[in-house]
Amino acid sequence: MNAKYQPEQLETKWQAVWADQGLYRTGGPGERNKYYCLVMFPYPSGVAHMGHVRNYTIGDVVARWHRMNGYNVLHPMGWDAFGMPAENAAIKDQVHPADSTRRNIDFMRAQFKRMGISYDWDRELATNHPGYYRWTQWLFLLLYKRGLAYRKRAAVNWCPDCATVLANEQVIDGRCWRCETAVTERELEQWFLKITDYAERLLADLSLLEGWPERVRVMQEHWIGKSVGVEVEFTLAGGRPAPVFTTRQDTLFGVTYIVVAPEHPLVEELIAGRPAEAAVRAFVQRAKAQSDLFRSSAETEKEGIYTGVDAVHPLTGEQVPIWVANYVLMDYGTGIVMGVPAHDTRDFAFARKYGLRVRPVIMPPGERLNGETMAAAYTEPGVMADSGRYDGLDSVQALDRIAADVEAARLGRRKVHYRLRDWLISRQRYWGAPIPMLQCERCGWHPVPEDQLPVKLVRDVAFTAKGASPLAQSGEFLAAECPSCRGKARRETDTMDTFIDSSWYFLRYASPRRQEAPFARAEVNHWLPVDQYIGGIEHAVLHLLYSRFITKVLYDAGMVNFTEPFTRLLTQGMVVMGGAKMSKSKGNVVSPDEMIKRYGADAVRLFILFASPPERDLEWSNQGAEGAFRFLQRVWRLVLESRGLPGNPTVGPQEEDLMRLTHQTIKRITTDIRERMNFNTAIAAAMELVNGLYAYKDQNPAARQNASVLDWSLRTLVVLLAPFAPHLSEELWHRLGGEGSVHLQRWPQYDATLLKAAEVTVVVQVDGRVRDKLTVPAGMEGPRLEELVLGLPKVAQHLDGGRPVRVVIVPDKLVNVVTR
RNA sequence: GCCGAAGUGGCGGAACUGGCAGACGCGCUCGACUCAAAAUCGAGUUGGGUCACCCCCAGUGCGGGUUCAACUCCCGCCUUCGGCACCA
Repeated sequence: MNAKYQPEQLETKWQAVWADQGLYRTGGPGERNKYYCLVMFPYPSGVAHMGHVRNYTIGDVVARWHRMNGYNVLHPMGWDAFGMPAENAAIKDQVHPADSTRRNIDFMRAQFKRMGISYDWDRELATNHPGYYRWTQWLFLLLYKRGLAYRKRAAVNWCPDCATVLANEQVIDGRCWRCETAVTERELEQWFLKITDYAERLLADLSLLEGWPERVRVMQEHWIGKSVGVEVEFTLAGGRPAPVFTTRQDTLFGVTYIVVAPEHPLVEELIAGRPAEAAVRAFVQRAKAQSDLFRSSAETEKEGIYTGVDAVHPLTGEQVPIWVANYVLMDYGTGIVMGVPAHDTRDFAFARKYGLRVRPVIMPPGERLNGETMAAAYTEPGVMADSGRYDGLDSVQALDRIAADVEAARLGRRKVHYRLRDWLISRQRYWGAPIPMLQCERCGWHPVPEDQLPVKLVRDVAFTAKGASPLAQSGEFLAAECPSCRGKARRETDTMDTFIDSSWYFLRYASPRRQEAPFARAEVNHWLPVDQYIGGIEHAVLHLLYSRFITKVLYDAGMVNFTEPFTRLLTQGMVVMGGAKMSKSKGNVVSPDEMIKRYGADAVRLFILFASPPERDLEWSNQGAEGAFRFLQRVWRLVLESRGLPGNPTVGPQEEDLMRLTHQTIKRITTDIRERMNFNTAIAAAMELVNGLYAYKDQNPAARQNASVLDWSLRTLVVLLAPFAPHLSEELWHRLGGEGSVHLQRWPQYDATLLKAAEVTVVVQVDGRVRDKLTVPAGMEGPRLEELVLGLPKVAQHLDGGRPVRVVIVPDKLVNVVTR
């Protein structure tokens, strides 16, 4: 009768039943409170790894818990299916990306089903599906119409291995985010999205994201990199302006030179026909030859050369020399920087190297700096000196005054700069959504008319060449008619960065089969924003920034009524083994399929949740998984051995203890999930309840056990375990005679009045050291408790005849007798 | 260099608002059951003081401090990890 716990059989059975019943299908809008739980969708690489298991299990617990708490839950799954690996495989093995992608998706979908994740599979989507990427293209056209997509010739990041350009966010330490090849620079004409137009809002709205980890918010803040300052106009002999940008206008009087970026067009103007011409030109050539990575490293030696020309300081009228130097960036500020050696570390090093004057104008409190003898720049605030009418002013206060004066005198203007750059989205690759633009031989670039979308990928292309998209060789794809003059036109052959595909997919889930629009307005406004988003920290400034940008654009276009897509964000840690990320090269990869086969999905899920809180890295352990399996087996035996006992209706102290423990467990698991997402401690609490139940059984012969209390506690246990171990819970629920699915049960509620015992154990300390324990009725008054404690032999012993100076009492918890 | 997080038994981790440090689990040791093994069950498991017992001392990266009481708060360091890094 009490068959063995055999997870494989049991799990397969229930997965089929759930699918048949459509148990996890999303309810219609308007019925009950909505809850949108989303985990970042995967790239269909071919096989799920432990990181996926962890990710999607965490999401599943959140989704299941909310369902049981009465929410109408949207918990969808899809595939970020465009991308390089499929195309690389095509080149290597001549499998078409469409085919390998379909195969991979089928395989991984089956894996996720085996994990028992409660997805609404009816809403599945894949970004490579024409029904999806049609709307990705539509989104591009929307951006284009709103002036947010433009074509520009610029020096761009090029990955030689991927043979394509990359966005700034996709270059990590000068290397490609995907293949880690060193990125080089190329001058190309490409499509960009004007994310910089949204810099201020992307920054300001970070403060709305209280449900995001501080870490991610700070990373985005740094990435956007706002600087508030002043653009001040220095002038050349002929009156030509040379504006500089500074955030330290309080140091303007300390300027002893200005520096121009080597790429700056002004350089040529300055040196033409002058003695320094040849030398400066040689210097510029050398600087340009240095790699971007090298140039932009703080460690690179600062080098420069004097142009032989001077500029006039707008406030002092002084002549200052103009230099060219490798540390000045062309694409930030004005490409010209003022040099204040006394108050900037870089300028100081530069000035000392080339013998430029150092002129301190901000003095530390009670000190007087000397430009000749200073050993380092003084970069802190202080008192202004040698600064004309600003002398004696606090340098922080001077910032605003100088800015105002500069504006009033028309010598410059306040200015805000951001480090954020526009988003380069062209990719010279096949396996992506084609950019829906075409170029007419006569009248230039045009968007593809919306009714001609999608611009479909041509299937029959040759995957051989590197450096150009296979689409560029396809006559069938290239040929188009100009929508304006009906002349011959050529399609854009670049595809879009796949991060565009993923910058709006969370909207599509609201109405994934919609034919007429990317999403239905009512549905998208009902379901969004996502209540809980879960994913890796690696997307802190990639996907998470892009998605915020696109959401704001759609808001401005009146298509959605929210400005932020993700209310709460959980960044889960990696699954590691031996402290290192699992990877084939390290040989420490553990296959989820194998583990599920060995221990069952429930045990794997349970271990992965139990081993570590979700934000931390998790050390995989086969023995740990086995431990989880053992626990489930213990639950299995406990329930089956306890069914149908004759029972005894008496409720004595043992029954009261069991009931209290059960209520305490409900409370602990509920708050651990709801408030802290600490599933590890939630599971620990469930284990303690199981231990308590075994203790109750072992201490009472079967005939003495109270069947109804026991049954109630067991049912509660099974329901509490449902989000973590959905298959086992379902089976046991039915074996206990439960009606309907355990996953449709209302989450147990605890009775606060039953949480406390009638008696409590109070810790007794003498001078802060534990000396004894005392069991007293709960809520005992201070004086009475003090009397009891002082009467304890151990207390007397440690008092050693001395008198207590003070007695500290924490009711129901602790008494500390203080002697000094 | 700047910013952020973390440092607790052999291991993963717990201690939520300052109140019994080490919950829960893994591993290990011993025992029961067994012809034996596996499984299961029970006991123990921070270090030390001659660990039979009681008892005592020390102990949450290091050094100080506040407090009746500190893993928790404050000051100063060390280490590890992550992010940014010539942004004027």
